[in-house]
Amino acid sequence: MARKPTVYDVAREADVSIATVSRVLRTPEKVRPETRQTVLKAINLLGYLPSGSARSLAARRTNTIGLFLPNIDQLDQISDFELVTEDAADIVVDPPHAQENNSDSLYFDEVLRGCELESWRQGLSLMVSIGLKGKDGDIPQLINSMSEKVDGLIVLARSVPDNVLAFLRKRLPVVIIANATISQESEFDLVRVSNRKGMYTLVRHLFEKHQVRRMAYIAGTDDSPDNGKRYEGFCEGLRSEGLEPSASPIYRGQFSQSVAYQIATSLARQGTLPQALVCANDQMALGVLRALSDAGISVPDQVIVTGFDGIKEAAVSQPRLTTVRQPMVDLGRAAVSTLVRRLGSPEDPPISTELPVKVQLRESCEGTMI
Amino acid sequence: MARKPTVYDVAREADVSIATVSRVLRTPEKVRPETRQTVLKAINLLGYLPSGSARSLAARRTNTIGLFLPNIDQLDQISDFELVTEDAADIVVDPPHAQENNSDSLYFDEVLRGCELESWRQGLSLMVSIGLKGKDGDIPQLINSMSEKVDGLIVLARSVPDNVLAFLRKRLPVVIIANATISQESEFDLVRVSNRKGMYTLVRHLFEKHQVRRMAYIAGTDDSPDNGKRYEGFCEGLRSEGLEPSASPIYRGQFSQSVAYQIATSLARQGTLPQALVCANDQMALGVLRALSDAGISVPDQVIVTGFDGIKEAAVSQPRLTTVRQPMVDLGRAAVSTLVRRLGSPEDPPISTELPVKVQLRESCEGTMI
DNA sequence: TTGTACGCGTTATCAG
DNA sequence: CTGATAACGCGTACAA
Repeated sequence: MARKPTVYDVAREADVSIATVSRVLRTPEKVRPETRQTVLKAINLLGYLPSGSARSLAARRTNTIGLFLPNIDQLDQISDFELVTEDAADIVVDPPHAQENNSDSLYFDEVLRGCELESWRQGLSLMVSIGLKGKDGDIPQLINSMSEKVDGLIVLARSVPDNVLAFLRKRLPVVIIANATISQESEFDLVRVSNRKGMYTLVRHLFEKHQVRRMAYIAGTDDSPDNGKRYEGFCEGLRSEGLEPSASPIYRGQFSQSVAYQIATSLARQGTLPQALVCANDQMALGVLRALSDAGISVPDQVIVTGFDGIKEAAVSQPRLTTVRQPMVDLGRAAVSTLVRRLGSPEDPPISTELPVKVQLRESCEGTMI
Repeated sequence: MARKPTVYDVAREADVSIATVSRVLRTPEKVRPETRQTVLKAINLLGYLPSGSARSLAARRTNTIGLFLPNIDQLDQISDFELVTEDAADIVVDPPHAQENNSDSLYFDEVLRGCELESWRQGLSLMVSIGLKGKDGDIPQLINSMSEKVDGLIVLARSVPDNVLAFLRKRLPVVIIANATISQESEFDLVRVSNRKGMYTLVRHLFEKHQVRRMAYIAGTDDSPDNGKRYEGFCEGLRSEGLEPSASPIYRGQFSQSVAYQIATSLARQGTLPQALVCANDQMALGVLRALSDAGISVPDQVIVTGFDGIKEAAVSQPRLTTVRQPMVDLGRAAVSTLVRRLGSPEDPPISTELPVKVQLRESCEGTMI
């Protein structure tokens, strides 16, 4: 690996000026085909690759956008990592305790894919950074090290403290994915999904196709806008049927599979199960399914269970889970798309986009579907 | 968003030279605490953020590494994306057809996490790019646009054509994750897992704890080094028990869930099931589980089924799947770690690392586990 | 069409 | 400890 060749090397090799080399790369049509060939030949010969840094510096843009994802449980225990070769294969017994794996992680993966896909289509590079749990102090630093290198930033809701966001917003375009707190509502470009409408539609379905009258809501955490919007949709659905929302019990599931498990278990023991358990996310719905299965209660024959999000586990559970699927990939794509537009016209008013969801009917609601 | 402040602005504000400003950021200990404070104050006042491009250019390093992931099915249909707000929630019926979802995608996600985690620990930024299926022509371009901006590259095996790899290798350090073809064996830094040892250990377990004598192997695609190594381990296991590998049937499952389903189905119909079906990956094992379930055959009472990889679905199947778990996160971490070392000493001989796997015993092999 | 020369915002080397 | 100043590699008006 000798010293990397630069424009100068190519220019010398092709016996032209560096300006011409640059033109061949950026505006080939402005160069006589002949000389263009000569230059291209030299480029190939030397294995020349332009320097992104120099390019960005001169062009005043990096053609890179940053994606900032929030904490992920798995990365919590950041043990030191030793690079050791160890040809081994231990045997471990993996007891069937439903480990609480963060539903978010799957969610983020798809968003990432969407960002990557759309970035590619737009000819942009994508830089990714993940916040670390319990390491809030490092987030500003993380964000900064990324901000230096990108033209704009996409952050998932609540992955970054408000004050940091406010700071960033002054320096470069920021697009927020998912729900925003009210304070951000009018200042940032936003991309989100129809949480309210999704839950509403699901509840309407329960009324219309399954004649459910008594349903309970298993809620997420109180501080979650998602949770709030979904509950709104739930209430709206009830009212549309002439039911009083306050008459339907709410259980605080904290978005947690195990908490939901406990809730469903005690409901089953007390014999106070409603006709349908509407959960604010899939993880909790899965916990409920497991609890009911353990309690010997049949879903959906005795109780209907529904989730929200459309994570993969929900498609392979027993029974498979009826849920409201978020268009996660599209969230990513929309975010990039929004960012690109923003980069094109920095002074336009904030762009807010709401993506449609899909109510996916499966056995936990419909029963046998052949 | 006014013009971004530069070192000059900060220098003027703090009434020092740009050199001092730079020092405050890079080598604070070399600046008198007093002036340091002044400079920091100015930085905060102006909301100064150094330019990554300029930094990289001057320092001759980007402090960024690139991760290149292979095709992902989901991103195949790259439809145009319109940024439209649509407050909608369609209802769709999702029939229980086991959709063939690429197992790789989950695999990659974890590798990505590992890379991200270790990059963070090493103070590096991570740039991600995903190759697109059927778009091989674009890969060189993709790779190039990334190579310009990174100090080194991590690529997943077979995500990039050999000739492109060879080209890149001349320009910057490249670490390959997972198995490599023989031609790459000695030229690149490699990180992989103990495929052979893992399968061997699993087979030994079947002998020792379950007295299995007749087992069949459901193989992946022939061109996969992973598949090859795993089969080696399988054979080695048989021989260690005095069994002749050629006496154990091999079925060509192509790493495909549906193909494996068909295989298991016909074995069940013919009544030619062995005592254990050892699958080269989890996807196939899941297909087998489904087939046996449909055929009314009990696992593991009548047949033991095992997989390989440790994907998430394997932990929630009915019964849960005994498998050999690859340390995917660690693969990513090891790759970054290797790359960092390589960046430190470009001329050292290739580094090859083999990570240990874990045989995870679950119900598809052990039966009820309390 | 092609070349010259300056600027992009840092880092790093040397004097002071 | 601090301040000039020369790289760093490329884009781009401006000239030729």
